Amino acid sequence: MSVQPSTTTTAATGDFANRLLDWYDREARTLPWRVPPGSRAVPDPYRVWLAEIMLQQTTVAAVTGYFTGFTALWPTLADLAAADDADVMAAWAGLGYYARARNLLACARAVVADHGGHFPDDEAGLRALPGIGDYTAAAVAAIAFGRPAVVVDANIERVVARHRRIEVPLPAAKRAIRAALAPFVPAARPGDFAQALMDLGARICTPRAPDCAHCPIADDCRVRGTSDAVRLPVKPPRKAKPHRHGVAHWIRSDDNVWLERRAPRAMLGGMRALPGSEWTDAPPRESAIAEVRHSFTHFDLTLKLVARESPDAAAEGEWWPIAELDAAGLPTLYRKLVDRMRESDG
DNA sequence: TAGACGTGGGT
DNA sequence: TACCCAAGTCT
Repeated sequence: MSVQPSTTTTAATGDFANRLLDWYDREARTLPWRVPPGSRAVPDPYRVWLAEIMLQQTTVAAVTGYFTGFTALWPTLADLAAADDADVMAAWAGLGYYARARNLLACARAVVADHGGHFPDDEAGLRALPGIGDYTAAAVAAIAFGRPAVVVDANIERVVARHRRIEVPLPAAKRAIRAALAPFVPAARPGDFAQALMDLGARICTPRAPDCAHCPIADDCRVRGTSDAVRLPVKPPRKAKPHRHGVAHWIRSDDNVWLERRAPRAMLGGMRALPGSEWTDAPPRESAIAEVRHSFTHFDLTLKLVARESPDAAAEGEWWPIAELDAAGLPTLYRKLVDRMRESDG
């Protein structure tokens, strides 16, 4: 036996990956976009990519129905690339972070135009596409193409920060987390390894109540069963959210209501919406026929609905049947207002 | 680099 | 209730 550190490191890292993969073989979640461990099926890069974009900052429960809907409407990358913007934005409505949907289309079209309709099969090529950052490039490279990429999402940050007891606060800790994880990535099953860590973070090494008793990598975990497990990773303090106010216009003609499309780079950009004022710090004086409160990531909003006779002369938009507003693809903020109107109108 | 960017569910 | 959290990316 060699006495070189690399030899012992290899044994230890191999054992770590094997314990994790054995657990994953038994406990993997069944998900619509996932090829089960042990399956002979080959992952479809389109489905892997689509799921990864949808899952950014979004729960599995929220994504599942949207993933099913998108793959039914657009079964292949070419189908999505050829879709109308309005249809894709409407199908995304309610999922949030709408820049993802705009970039989704831009990415699909770039792959068709610049890559012959096939995703690049390495991190660098993927990373250059719209909406694909460090995480998604690594995840698609590992899961769809079997590349030994170091995949680090919020689950994996938590698992590794605890397992190695990394005290550096996020996001600075990311570098140390990557460095700690890199030696453990197995060449044979890098995609399953990444998904195993994510499942572990979602089911065992959870933020508030880690279940160390059932953790497959607890043996060499530096915080196993201690209060440090709940304390880590260290996160920066949160800032207070401001409160803003706005007015939306309810412009009705017979059984239709006037909708406009929001500017591409604005909040809720590219989405159909009720027209209205800019959102400001001061509440409006107009008298409202309805009102909703909505909480965004970085501010809270009170939006008043005010009746108007007709759209602005220069406004571009469309009359939409009120009975069919569910199909308009409104962001949740506006869907709340619309629902309020339907309750009161009967 | 820090702030912008949605939404729903859990505690 | 209020806050935290979720398979991040872009500028």
